[in-house]
Amino acid sequence: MSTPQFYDEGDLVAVLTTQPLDRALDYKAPEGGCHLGAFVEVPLGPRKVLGVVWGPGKGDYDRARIRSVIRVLDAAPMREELRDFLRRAADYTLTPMPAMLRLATRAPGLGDPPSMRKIYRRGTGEPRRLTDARARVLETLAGYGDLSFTLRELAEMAGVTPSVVKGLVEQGAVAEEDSPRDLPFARLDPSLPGKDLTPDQAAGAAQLAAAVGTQSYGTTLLRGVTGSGKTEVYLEAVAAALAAGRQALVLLPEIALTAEFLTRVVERFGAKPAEWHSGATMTERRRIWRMVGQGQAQLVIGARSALFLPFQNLGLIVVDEEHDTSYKQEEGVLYNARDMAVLRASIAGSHVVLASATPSLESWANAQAGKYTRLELTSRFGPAVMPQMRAIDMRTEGLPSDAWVSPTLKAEVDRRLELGEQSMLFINRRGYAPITLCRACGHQIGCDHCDARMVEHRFLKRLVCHQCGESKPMPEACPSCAAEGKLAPVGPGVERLGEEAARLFPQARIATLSSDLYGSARALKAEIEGIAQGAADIIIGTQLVAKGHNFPKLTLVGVIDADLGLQGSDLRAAERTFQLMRQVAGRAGRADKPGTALLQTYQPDHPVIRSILAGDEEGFWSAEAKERSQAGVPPYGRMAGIILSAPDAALAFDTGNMLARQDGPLRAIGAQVFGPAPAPIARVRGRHRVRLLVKADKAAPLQDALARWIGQVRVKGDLRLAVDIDPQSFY
DNA sequence: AGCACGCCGACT
DNA sequence: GTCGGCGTGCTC
Repeated sequence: MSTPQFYDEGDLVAVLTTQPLDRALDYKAPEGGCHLGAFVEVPLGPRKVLGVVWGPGKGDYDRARIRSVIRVLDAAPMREELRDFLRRAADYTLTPMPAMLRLATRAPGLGDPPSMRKIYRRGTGEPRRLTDARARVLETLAGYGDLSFTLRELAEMAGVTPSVVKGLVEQGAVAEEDSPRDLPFARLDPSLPGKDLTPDQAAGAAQLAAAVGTQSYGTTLLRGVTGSGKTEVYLEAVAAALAAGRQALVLLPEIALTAEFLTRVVERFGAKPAEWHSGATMTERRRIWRMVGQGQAQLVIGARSALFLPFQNLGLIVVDEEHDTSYKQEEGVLYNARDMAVLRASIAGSHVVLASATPSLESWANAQAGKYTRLELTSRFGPAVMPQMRAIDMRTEGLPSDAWVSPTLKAEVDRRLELGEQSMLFINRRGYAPITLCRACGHQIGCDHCDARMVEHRFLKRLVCHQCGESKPMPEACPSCAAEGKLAPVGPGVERLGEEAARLFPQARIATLSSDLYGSARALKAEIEGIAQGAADIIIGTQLVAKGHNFPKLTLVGVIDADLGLQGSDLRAAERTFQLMRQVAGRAGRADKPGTALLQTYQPDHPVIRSILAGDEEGFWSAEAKERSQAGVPPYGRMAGIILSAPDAALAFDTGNMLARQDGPLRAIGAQVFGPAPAPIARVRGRHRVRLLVKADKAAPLQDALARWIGQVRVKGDLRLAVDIDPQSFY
């Protein structure tokens, strides 16, 4: 028996609300009935709340007390595909359904009627007296054919005050009309000519277009080294989806990238796509949500939460830089957008393109296992080749303890300066120095709210906690022993490296690129553009520069500390170092000059460093896969974290210990529990956090067992419990 | 999430 | 005697 698609007035319907209840509640269908999936407003206690008609009512509640749906909202009903996606994502991440629904309704004013605004175009009449100002308004309008504008736009373009326009309206020379505020997005034209593709790229593009053309689920791992043109290639997959009348979604890890990316989209399709990100205004979010739901936004460029938009006919999801750790949501609903993209696509019958120069081991393993199709772009655009890579053995460089640029690296930078070429010094640490130490008592300044160390930012003249963002002025005296003038920076940060570079290369123009040094993404982008044009001889940068920016004049990259992140118990530490080093090395020599990448390391014989230097990616992945497989960890085993947090550390620990003792449901599936131990971030905003780690076999029904296991403890009061499937941070 | 109900300390 | 603390439970 199939679920009815429509409910008549008075029928019992189950409505899922965004309120944190553990199930859908029964209501009576409103006057005029309602569709399955309809967005509705329902009474809940004294309030009115947003909900979605989820199915037929259960009928297990006192009939007399069942209330009616207040009204059906003016929005297309949520499709079966999205409801199914939310259910399965909830099952996978062990997230309550209302929290899932909140992700899918993150647009303001869903219930409002389509709002209108006044727009202005040329009218049929003529002004009684043609003044200068009036003439300018009419000329402006004539210059744009039959287009219409808002009052402010028109007045601004004509260089007049709005009252001039109003005067023309009264005389009929300008027509005032109502128009819906939520305008459809401009049509994108997939038939416009794309960039010229190399044979390699054209073949890749054709393969992706064919995959999209099947109109069924599949995932392609698109691997392309930096500069291989993978964006141009997957834009052809987007073109194929649009040409077939389907929608496409491109997920990007960082907002900073969208500006550069957007230009390329506009070049390819002739108009701007919808941009969905945290910085979007309320009006814009509302417009995108509605237009996506009406199929009138063909392409959405977005952050991970765009996965939950109400697409009507989703043909393609691209996850660019799929290895990027920011795809893992670490607060609220804990999900990995890369995995959820694959889930949604498999339900919607869309194709997925996972693009990266340095794929995650998960994706690499899925491709090896035949679950994903592998597509390689090897040749670089133009004559440039991958950089030469060499290690600088720091054990023999004899550097003093407060300097970080080795003589060998300095000599190479000097040579580039003579040749008029750019160099980059890379360090993955923001601020001036990672540790501030008191030389009188040995105290290290820590954050008052977390257990992280405070990092000195000399540019801001403050100490900043990179964990919670807390900051305070740089103190004169030690907060522990009150000794004055004894606080000393220890270790290098990007600002300190900039200082050292200024000393070593006094004649060079040096630019330091770190996200803290610029007020806005726009200012940062302008700066990067200037540098790419040659406004600096030496670029000092953090992680930021490793991500997709083009520096055509760059021929040398020096990695200050290639060892960072190699040690430690994080199971992905080696993978991250490998990816980061590859990406940084990929910055050098993009145009017509071959590049060199130099890695300063105290462990030149470490397997990761050796694979990087040898350019042997397959070798690295195979070795790493073997180690993880033997250890039974992801992607060859499953892991989950349980985070217990409370203002009172003892409460969190006691509950953790209780759970660890009652591990019956986990033992039933052969899973092990570790902990409780302080969580990677042991204290956040005054809450103590304790974590249990669960490790299970790949085939074990982990979510089921976890649900039964945590169901044994009552979570109440100040205690909070969060389940983190496939945790990313271990530290 | 809100909001009401309910059962124990310091005030008029 | 009462105001109000926020722990516990309910919302169709």
